[in-house]
Parts: sequence; C-alpha cells; structure tokens
Amino acid sequence: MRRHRRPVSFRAGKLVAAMSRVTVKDVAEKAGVSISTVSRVLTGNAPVSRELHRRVVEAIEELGYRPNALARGLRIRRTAVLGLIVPDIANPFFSQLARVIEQHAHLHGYSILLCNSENSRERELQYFSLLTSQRVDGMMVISSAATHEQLNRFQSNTDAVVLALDRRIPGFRGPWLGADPYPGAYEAVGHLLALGHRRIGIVRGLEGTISSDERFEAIVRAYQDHGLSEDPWVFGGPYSVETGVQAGNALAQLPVEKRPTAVIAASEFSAYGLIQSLHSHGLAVPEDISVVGYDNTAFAELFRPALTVIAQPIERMGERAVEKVLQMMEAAADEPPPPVAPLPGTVRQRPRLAVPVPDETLPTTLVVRQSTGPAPASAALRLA
Amino acid sequence: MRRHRRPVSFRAGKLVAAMSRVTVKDVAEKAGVSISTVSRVLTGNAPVSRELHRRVVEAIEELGYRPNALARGLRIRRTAVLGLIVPDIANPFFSQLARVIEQHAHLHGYSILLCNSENSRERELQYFSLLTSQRVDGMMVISSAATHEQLNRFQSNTDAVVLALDRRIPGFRGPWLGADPYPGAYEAVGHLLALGHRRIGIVRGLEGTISSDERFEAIVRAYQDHGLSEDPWVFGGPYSVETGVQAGNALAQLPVEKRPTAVIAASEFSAYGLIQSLHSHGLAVPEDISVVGYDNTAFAELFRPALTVIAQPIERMGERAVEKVLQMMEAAADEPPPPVAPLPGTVRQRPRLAVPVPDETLPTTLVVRQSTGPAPASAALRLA
DNA sequence: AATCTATCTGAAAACGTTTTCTCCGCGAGC
DNA sequence: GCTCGCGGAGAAAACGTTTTCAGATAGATT
Repeated sequence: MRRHRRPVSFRAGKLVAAMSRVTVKDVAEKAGVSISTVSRVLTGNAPVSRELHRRVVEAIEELGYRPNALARGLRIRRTAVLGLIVPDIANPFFSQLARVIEQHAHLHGYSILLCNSENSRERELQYFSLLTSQRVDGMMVISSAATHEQLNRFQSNTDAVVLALDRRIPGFRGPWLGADPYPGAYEAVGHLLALGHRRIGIVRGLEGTISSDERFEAIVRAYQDHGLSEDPWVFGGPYSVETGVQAGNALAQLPVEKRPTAVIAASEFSAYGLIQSLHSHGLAVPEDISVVGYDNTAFAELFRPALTVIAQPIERMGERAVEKVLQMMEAAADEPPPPVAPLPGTVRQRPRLAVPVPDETLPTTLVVRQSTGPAPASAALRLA
Repeated sequence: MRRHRRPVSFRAGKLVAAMSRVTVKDVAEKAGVSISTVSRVLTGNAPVSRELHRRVVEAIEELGYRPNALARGLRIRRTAVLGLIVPDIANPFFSQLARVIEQHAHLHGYSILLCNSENSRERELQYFSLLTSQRVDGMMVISSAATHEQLNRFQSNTDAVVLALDRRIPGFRGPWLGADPYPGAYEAVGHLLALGHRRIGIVRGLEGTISSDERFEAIVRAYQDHGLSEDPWVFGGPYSVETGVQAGNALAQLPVEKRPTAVIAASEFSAYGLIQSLHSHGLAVPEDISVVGYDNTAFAELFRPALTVIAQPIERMGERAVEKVLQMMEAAADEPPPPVAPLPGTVRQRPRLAVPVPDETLPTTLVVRQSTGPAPASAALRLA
C-alpha cells in the first residue's frame, strides 16, 4: 500500500510536556476525529485530509503523545528490535562490534536488545528464549558454547531470523557471517619472511573450539603455502593475557638457536601477555623477537610497541551483519505462510527460510605496526 | 496476592521444537483447559489444581510455547526492560559499565535496551523518545549533551523512572548517581608527595563540561588540601590520546627546573598519549616523570608502564545504578495515581516522584601501579 | 439435609494499536 | 439520471496476554 503522506515524526524540540500515558484515543478526542484517523496520520498508509491531518499533528504535539510500541508490535507482528547476544561486551572486540551494529541498526530504524552471555551456554540459551518472548525481528548471536542441537531446537520456536556471527556453529540451521583468518595469516607470514624470519612460532587458542582451531589451521596453512616445511613451535591456551605470559616464559627457556625469532598470536590478549613476558626475560620486541597479534581493537595501536595484527574487519562485519539480518527478514516475509495445521504431535523441523541464506566470509588483513621488525642479526647471518 | 505455585520456568533443555507463534490458546486447547488456567499456571498468581497444572506444563513444553512479552507488557503495563543510553559503547569505561549493568539487570529479571548516542544530543533525545515508546520501566542515561530543559520536558512524557548516570545534569528533574573525584585525587596527590614530588601538573578535560570541571576542581582542591600553594602547570583538551600527546610536547619544552616531575591526567587516554609523547622526547616514565591516569579500565594494567590511576568504582556504580532504578520504580508504583484530569491545556509539571530520590555519590580511589615512582634525584636533592 | 467455605475454573473485559469493512459524498462517464 | 470509482471517515475486529467476576464442585459444619 502506498503511503499517502509522510508519517508524523517525533522530532526533539516540538514535543511539549504533558501527562503521561496519552493514548491514541486522547489524541483523537482532542483533535475531534476518530482514532482510525489518528492512526492513519501516524502510519501514513491511508489518505487523510489536509485539515484533519493538521489537527491531529497539533494534538499529538500538545499532548506529548508517544505511540505504544507494545500495542503496535502486537498488532503488526513486528517490533523493529534486534537481539544481540555477545559473550562479553567488555571485550573490546565485541564492544566495538556492538557499536557498529547498533549504529547500523539505528540507521535502518532498529533498536538493539543487548544480551551478555558471559560465556555461559546456559545464559546463551536463556537469552535465546528471552529474545523469542520479546518477539524481536531478528537475532545476531556470537555463540559461546551452545551446541547446534540446542540452538536448532530453539530456533524452531522463534519467528525471528537468526544469524550466527563471528563464531561458526557447525550444524546450526541458519547462516553464518564471520571473518576468514587465512588472508591475514598469509600476509603475516609473508611479512615476517620478508623481514628475514625463518622460525615462526604460534600461540594458539584452546584446542577443540571451532574458531580457535580455524585460526590455527589458517596460520599453519599460510606457513606451508609460503614453503615453510619445519613444524612450527606452538603454545596453546585460552585467549588470555596469562596464556601469552606462559608462552613467553616457555619461549625464554628455549636455546637461542632453536627459539623462534617471530611469533604469531591468535589473540590480542595473548600478544600483550607475550610481549610483557618477553620483556621481563630481557628480550626486546621487535629487536629480539617479533610479535603479531590479532583483532585490531583500538588498544593495539595504543600499546607499546604498537601491535602488528591480523585484523578482523570489525566495521564491515557489523555493517554486513545487520544488512544480512534485514535481508533475511525480507526473504522470510515473502515466504509462503507456514504449511497449515501440522499433524498433531508432529515435531515440525521447518527451516526458517525455504531458500537458505548462504554463509558469508569477510577477509582478515594484516596491519603492520611496531611489534614486528627485521630478524635479529644472528639469525640473519645464518640465513646468509 | 500470594503466589500459589512456582510459575513455570523455561529451562533450556526441556523445550521441544514446534511450530512458531504458539499462543496461550493453543496451549489451552492441547491441555484441554481454558486460557485463564494456562495464564494462571504461567504467572503463578492463582491456584491451579495439581492435575491441570501438570497438563498445562506438558502442553507448554510440547508446543515450545513462549509467551508474547508484548501482549503481556501491554496488559500489565510493565516490560521488564531497562533502557541504557551511553555516549560510546566502544569506550572501555562505558563497555565495562554496561557489562555490570547488564549483569545486575539480568539478576533482577530485567533486560537492557542499548542506545549508543555517539555523543550526539540529537540522538540522545531521539533515544529518550524511543525508550518512552518502547515503554521501558526505567532508563539510565549517561548524558552527552542534552540540556536539562530538554530532558525534563521529555521526562514528563514518560512513565519510566530515569536516572542520570556518571555525568551530572544540572537542573535535571531526577536523581543522579556518579563518582566523586575528590577522594581519589586526594590520595593521588598524597601518593605523589610521599614519593618526593613537589611540582605536580594536571592534564584536564575540556573546560565548560560539567564532569570535566568537577574532576579538575577536585584535583586542585586536593592539591590545596595537601598544602601546596604554587599554581600547578595545567594543560587542557578533550579526553583523548591526542590531548595527552600535546601535553607531553608542551611539557618537554619546559626548562627542567620548572617542569613538573609528576602529572595527573583526568582521562585514561590522555595519560596514554602523554606517556607516549614523553617517551618520544626521551623522558622515561616513571623515572623522569610520574603519571597518574583515570578510570581504571582493564587496559590500565595492560599498558606498559602499568598505569597508576584514580579509579572509578565501575562495579559498584553499575550495581547501584540498577538497584537505584529498581528502587525508584517501587517508589513510583506506591505513589498515588496521577491527580486526575488535569485542566485541558495545562502543562503538567508533575515530578516523577512525590518524594524525590536523593543523588548518590560513590568515592574514587587510587590504584598504584608502575607509572608513578620516586621524584628524580635532582628534584630530590633540591628538596633536601 | 441444608448451608457455608474454600478451592478451583471459565467467560469476558481490558490493554493500545492497526486494519478491514462499511459508508458517505462527489465528480466522471455512460 | 444512473452507475462507477475514489477520496475520505468511522466502527469494529483483531493481536495475545492478565485479571475480574461469576460459577461450580466438594468437603466441613450445622
């Protein structure tokens, strides 16, 4: 249905103080029209005469009327709210991602319901349920620990579209959007080779978690694709400062001729810990050992030495995330209505969309800063 | 009204896949009861016989029913949602604050609608309007730029309680919760004095913004209360890395006998910039110059040298914020209903609460790390 | 045996919107 | 002189809950 007139907007200055809980009925009374007319002015999807339109707008402003989003949502079955489930909003990667997601959602007229799962599977599922109850139009979930069985089961209970973000959830019935660690890793290895490094170590994340394994494998593959044959020195642990510290300690123990002259850390925090630890062992970065980190949050360039990183495309990722969710919503809206009455007792495994939305991968890149430099002279000599 | 039985909870594992958009009616049908009975099981505020209760719970689980929060909110006039307006969620101070706010809100059964005002007054007011439409039960606003007139006008349009957080809004008709910079500042000056420093400079924030002025005045007062008479060296600018860098440059120009041996920065970022800049001028921290920062986010201890800071009580602040909002909501609920029909055309300046909620101040503290140390020997000598 | 409670249940109203349906008036086309 | 279509307005039905109100059943008390 075409819009006949611009719906009335609620700009800042024009509203005037008034009693609370004003309803469309009050507005109608004040304007001397029916509530239908007020609604038409509000939504703009039916013609209203010039004069009545004016009276309604006036009444709205004088009463400080704010439409009740609950009632509207109930009626039109859409809320213009998106749910975002993140493992830890205090983590700069997620908080920066949340920022751009919020920004783009706002741009499209959507609000964000923020859920911090605190890395708990229990809470993640709880939030999934909550968002379903709140009837959000879409969800973006950066999954902590939920299994795909659980998520799939929950997903079939909701009408919202759901996008797995950043962390892949194998088996999950729904699209995924994230970054491919390989391009950045390939660049990183190339960069280090060009600087004369030949022994390049890796500080990886926990074994067994998907995204951690993926990053590690990408680095190893980059390693091989550059023709390095030797098995790299590897240290593993959670993505934390502590892991980096331990890696540094282990590194310092190694005889200098076996010690990597460069290390790629799969986490920003491990990189910080690593550098600190190396420092405390009298090893300078990048003079003695070069370090490549991950993620490229604002702190990477604040840190001394400023951290060379395999950068995730945070901006692009947030932008694409909301675009993708919106696109999924459109597709879902065009879809034929659900296949009428399912047989009683039948567990309906209806896929959210008839035509499945494809996964989407954004490339990582290398951002060179000061934590990487030429391989130390001794190594360079041996090279020559 | 007493609760007769525990309302049915929606635990993770027990829900089973089913078609979407299940309503209380479907549940009632499946269980062979009326919708009233289902509702009673849901809310738990009326007795339901053992047998019917069982059947209803069973039906709920089999259908994967999730109550519609919109309909419920519409009916009971509460949403269990709190709005949070922050200037920039990517700023670690705000993201850490948001984290603990979300955590405590969740603890009390509330969700958080996140609004990132991007430091824009326009958007802040827009969000205020939005949250009103969404009928959130309460708002916490860390105000960027809105004036109290605007906020007051908007506030009288909402039924939600609203708390000004962190940044004071003079003239705003509503309580404020924030930190008092003085205790931390007093400790900081004392700490520096004990280390032998006598010339202590200040990198302050922009002149004219409330919280910036407050911090500055607190530091100056601490200065005086410790008996320092000389006017401190002062550099001003926005709370940014760049300001710190410029301050460092200015500092480096000073003749050494006039140069402060310690600097207190009113912002974490200024402190980082300052240290970087001093470094680039060949001045070591803390050997040549000690630096005290602000805020105590996670980065402060990651940074090298780890930053001594005047710490804001982030945890406590977030916790108190939601407790206070909840308490305000209770008070508002007990309040006599609004004084009936206001005269037509009357602008009702109704205060949100009959008995105003008092402002609340939490103390800052000093956290000593490595960026502060004994005053350099030359200064110490002159002292002796 | 009749009444009185206490406990439980269901029908229906309400919450504040949007939208369908009906109706009205009016100018255009036959 | 009708009908047709169309711009415009209002009444009323829906959306999915909670809650009030009125009954029903059963056990206890007279």
